[in-house]
Amino acid sequence: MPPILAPLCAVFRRYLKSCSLRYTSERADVLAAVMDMDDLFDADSLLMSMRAEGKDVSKATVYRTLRLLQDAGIVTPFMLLDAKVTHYQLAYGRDPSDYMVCVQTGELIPLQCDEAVQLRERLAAQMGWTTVGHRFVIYGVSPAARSEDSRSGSSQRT
Amino acid sequence: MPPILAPLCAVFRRYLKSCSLRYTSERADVLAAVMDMDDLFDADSLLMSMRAEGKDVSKATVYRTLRLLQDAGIVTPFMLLDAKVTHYQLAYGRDPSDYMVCVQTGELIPLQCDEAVQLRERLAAQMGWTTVGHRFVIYGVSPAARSEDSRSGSSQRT
DNA sequence: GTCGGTGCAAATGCTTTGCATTGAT
DNA sequence: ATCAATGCAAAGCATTTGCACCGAC
Repeated sequence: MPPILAPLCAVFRRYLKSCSLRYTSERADVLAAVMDMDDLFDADSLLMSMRAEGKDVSKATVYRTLRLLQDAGIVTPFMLLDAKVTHYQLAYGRDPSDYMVCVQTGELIPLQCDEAVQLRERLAAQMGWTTVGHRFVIYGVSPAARSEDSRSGSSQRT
Repeated sequence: MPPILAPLCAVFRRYLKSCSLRYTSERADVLAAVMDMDDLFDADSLLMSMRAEGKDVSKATVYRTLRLLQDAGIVTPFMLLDAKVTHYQLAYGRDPSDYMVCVQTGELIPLQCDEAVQLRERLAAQMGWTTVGHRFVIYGVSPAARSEDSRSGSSQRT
């Protein structure tokens, strides 16, 4: 049920074709770079990693392609606490999609959580939906943050 | 275990005091307005609803207070597909925190999902965390979007 | 040959900040 | 009284867009 790391490239081409859009080398490069990113990334880090590989494209193209990938259901935006930029992640084909975030420190712990997948499939099926992914984020206070907290009553920010 | 719609105002005051910050009428107004918003909202709609109530504050204060509320764990940002602005929601004390989003149409369906709460509590306890909330978002394709899709092979936006 | 894509640079618009004034403690 | 908050207007800055040239189909 959890979709395999499918030929994303094929998925993308099919999507583009369905919209009569073109599959260009720039778009291929962006997709390849996305697949090489581990977990979360943003437009800027993506571009930097592309440049490191000698695949330079314009910032505008990165944004434009990222949007297409999002429309194609290949990546999804991910809300990071306090982030000023949009973060993305592969929509499926790779774990995790589940996180525990400390609201005090911003600490982010990836979770491996089959139950979330099961839950999502069950709920979706129940309503006749097809799923492409999910996100399960638990907000809380980590033990570390709590003890730190009792020591000094103050807050902090990156 | 799921935190009650506690005296959020008291929570806020306590938080402010702990940082030696002041509890002003503007901040009180913003908090009140936040509690009156149903579900998701953004800075701008919050301000407009405040103005409708005759509680005018500057945009800067809205943003500043929203950040404090976030630091205090009272609201959390919420990532909406394709949103250009930050959306917020009460971090706890009110349902739902679970959604199903159509990646084709943007359709957003709130879910009532106890299992998600149970799952979150179980996972958190397991790691010694205290939770303040969670977010469970299922990305998928709604039946409506799918049929629309097969009719016209095109994509759409907002 | 078409029509969409790309890069560049300029524009957009949410969000943040500096500063002088006002107000909570 | 003190020290932080507010409002205003001026940045900041990620993201989007217009346009002229290039390239996939």
